[in-house]
Amino acid sequence: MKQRLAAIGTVETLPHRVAAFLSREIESGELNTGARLPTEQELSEKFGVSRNVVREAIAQLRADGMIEARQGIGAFVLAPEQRAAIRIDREALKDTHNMERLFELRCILEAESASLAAARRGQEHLDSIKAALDRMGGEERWEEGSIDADLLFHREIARATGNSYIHTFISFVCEQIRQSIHYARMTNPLHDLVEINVGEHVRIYDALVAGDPEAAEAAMRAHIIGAANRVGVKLPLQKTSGAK
Amino acid sequence: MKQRLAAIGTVETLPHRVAAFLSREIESGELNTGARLPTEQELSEKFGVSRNVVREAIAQLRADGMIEARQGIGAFVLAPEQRAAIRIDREALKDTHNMERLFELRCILEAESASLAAARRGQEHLDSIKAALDRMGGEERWEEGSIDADLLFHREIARATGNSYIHTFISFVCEQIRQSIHYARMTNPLHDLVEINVGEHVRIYDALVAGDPEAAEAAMRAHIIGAANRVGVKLPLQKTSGAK
DNA sequence: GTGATACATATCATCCTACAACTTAGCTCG
DNA sequence: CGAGCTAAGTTGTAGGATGATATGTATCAC
Repeated sequence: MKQRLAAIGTVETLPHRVAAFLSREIESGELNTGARLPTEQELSEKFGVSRNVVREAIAQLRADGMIEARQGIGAFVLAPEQRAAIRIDREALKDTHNMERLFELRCILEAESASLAAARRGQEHLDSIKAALDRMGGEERWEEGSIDADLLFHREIARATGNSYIHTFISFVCEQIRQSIHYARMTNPLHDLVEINVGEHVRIYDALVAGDPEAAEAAMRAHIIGAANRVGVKLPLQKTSGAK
Repeated sequence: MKQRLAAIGTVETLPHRVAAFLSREIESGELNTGARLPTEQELSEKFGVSRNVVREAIAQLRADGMIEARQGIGAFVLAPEQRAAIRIDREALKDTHNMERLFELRCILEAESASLAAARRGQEHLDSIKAALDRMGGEERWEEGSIDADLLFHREIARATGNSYIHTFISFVCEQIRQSIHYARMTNPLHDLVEINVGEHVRIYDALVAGDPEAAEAAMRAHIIGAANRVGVKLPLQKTSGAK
């Protein structure tokens, strides 16, 4: 299980809390684009923390391109388009509606990923994907290890596209979903559902081996819709691209 | 033009430089997953800056999920899958190969975005999209204003999907591309190219009005491939989904 | 009265020191 | 030999001091 528990149990540090507060205030629109933040001193008084803590919080927001600090003047909220990073609010994912949307995005990325991978994969890629598949099926029940293998399977497919950005984006989205589900304890499906899940993966793998992009895309689409259903998320009807 | 120049001309602050250095050391693999970073004091001596500056740098990396700091022990490099944010290295985009890949990702996202938007758009969405289109065509030459309108056009389409994550991801990718191109001064295409560009947008808009997902997707795909070509990036052949 | 210069103020940037909280390893003592 | 304690190392937080930069104000020359 490695050190993952340590990561989950991370204490909320003061700068993190301050950053989260400001970030939410910006997202919610209480601080509009162009608005000036309170001075560091005011913030440190307001939150009852040292100016050092406030600065660390602001450093985070600045790195994300949410605000811009100008010496001698103050800090200002930047336009949403200027963000230098994508970040997903874990809280928001507790709303099933949002989880649904995230699954939809994942479906888009992974469907095309499977399609491209089918066209571009080499033997080494197939080997890595197969290895993940075996690890997944090797487990008796659906546990931490199986989930790791599951995600690895999807990441390896993304890697087979030869496009590192696709890999990065898919890894990110999958991980967000995984952690949210883990947190909500939606996991641990019944045994027969596990077999269905593995079966769906096998179908994707077969299409990759055959080098058939359309089949791979269809199989991936079906799998993700199925995976969403299994954790209680009903995906809206996608394009009927599978049906002729 | 607003305040954008200020954002571009942002000075490189010390914490930013330290963070960039450490970040690069992690990406390059010099600091592997699980490795322990030097202590804050060692870092502050190494870079010749105060411990405060080092802490701000570490705060950024921590917020991104690149490292995990544990009181009393030290800071450790986390696995790439655990990243809490997506960030794109602007430097890497100077390599045409990477730009190509980013365009490919954009194509995937936007094609599906157009398809979904065609199926789900309301009148208000069409109005916003049309407004952006008019602003784009209104300009004589292809300047800052036209580019803004261009991006807005794509963002509004993404908004019409009703999926905020799709909107976020597309906005982000487009902005990264825009800024890289702006930086490389690849812009300012010839006049006839401008007309081609606007024409492509009109075709997308018409498909959205008609509520035809397949046509919208095809038009968007053609447009992005064209846009890439116009800045000197040749996209690899995508799926031939348009051609039956 | 008007314009330019110098000054005072506000704010962020950086540095410094000190202490608290936490972890580990080693040592003491029963 | 083992349990508990101590000491050292590291990150977390606090608070103040100084430098750099932008802005507004007052002063002074004309």
